Amino acid sequence: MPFFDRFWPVRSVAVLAFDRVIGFELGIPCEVFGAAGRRADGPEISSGLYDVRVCGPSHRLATNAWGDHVFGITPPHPLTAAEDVDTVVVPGVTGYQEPAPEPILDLLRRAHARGARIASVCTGAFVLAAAGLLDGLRATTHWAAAEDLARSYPRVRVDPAVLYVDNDNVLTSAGMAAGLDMCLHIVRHDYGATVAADTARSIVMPLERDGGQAQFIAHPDPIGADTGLQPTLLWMQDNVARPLTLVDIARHAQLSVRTLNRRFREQIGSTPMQWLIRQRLHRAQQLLETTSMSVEEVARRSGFGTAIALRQHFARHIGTSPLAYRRAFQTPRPVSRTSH
DNA sequence: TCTAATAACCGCCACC
DNA sequence: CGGGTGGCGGTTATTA
Repeated sequence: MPFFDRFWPVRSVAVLAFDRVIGFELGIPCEVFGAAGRRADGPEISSGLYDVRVCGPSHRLATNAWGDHVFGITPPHPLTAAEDVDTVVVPGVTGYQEPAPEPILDLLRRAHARGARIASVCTGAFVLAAAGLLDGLRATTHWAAAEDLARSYPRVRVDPAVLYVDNDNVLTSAGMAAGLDMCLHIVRHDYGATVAADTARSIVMPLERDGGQAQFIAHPDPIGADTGLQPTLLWMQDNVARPLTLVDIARHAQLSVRTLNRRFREQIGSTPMQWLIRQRLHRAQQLLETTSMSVEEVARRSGFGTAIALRQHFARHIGTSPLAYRRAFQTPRPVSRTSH
């Protein structure tokens, strides 16, 4: 994996289009990857960090999530244009019980075999599963389809509570808008937290809606169901640098520790400390990219306390070391962001 | 890398 | 009753 490339080469993404593709989800990777590295407020439109190609046979029918044919699409690239890309994205399809076209499955298998990253949105996970790419892996899909996925593909560990699952080279995301979160996550992996934050701002998205679709499953009537954790989450984000304990958080939320844990599980799909560690990692990434602080100092300011703890969590969640991360993302400016 | 101490997590269940 | 709460204690994860 070219994770350590210093000069931020343009990466290529193929978005597959076939019949009954959900139009909205087809557009998600086009917009997110299309926005990366570009300045929405600049005098001219610069070129982006991704070369995004919509690939597929011509004259496909796009649907909304309910299967209504909403418009026709003519992909500008044939499927063969996906042969050499770094990343292949499979949007959701309606009527996912029907088998995906064999050429698509074949394309995915070969792309995966040559080391490309494969990502799905929503029911696109069924296509990945049909290609055998999810065997033995954790994966997610739209919560309403999760049971079907688990039943149809017993070898896939389906987690209906999260927004997306990252298995390094195979990613799946939950329904519809969760594709935005996954694509931003990929941008962060490829180009760092700062570029990802710029991208999120550009498309008017929060950088990370933490936690999962659990919050969307459990509360069909949000009026009566006061989630109430939001202020606590914000408070935690503001206080990541402090050594917070469960007792501290529970006190702020005015809940018992037991109920706090329960609410996080139900509404966020995570635990308080796991969520906090995520926030701390984001802070650390930001500091590593935008400052030249020592790792010890970064650790202190991101709430890990010691460089040892920071390195541990970095290795586990980011897959590299703080200094290697900085080497990859700090110094160089994106090649496409030319000043004039 | 190992190890001990500490904290977090979560099933269980009595209790609003 | 039905639904939520929170203390207890054992297991798991994190820290020193």
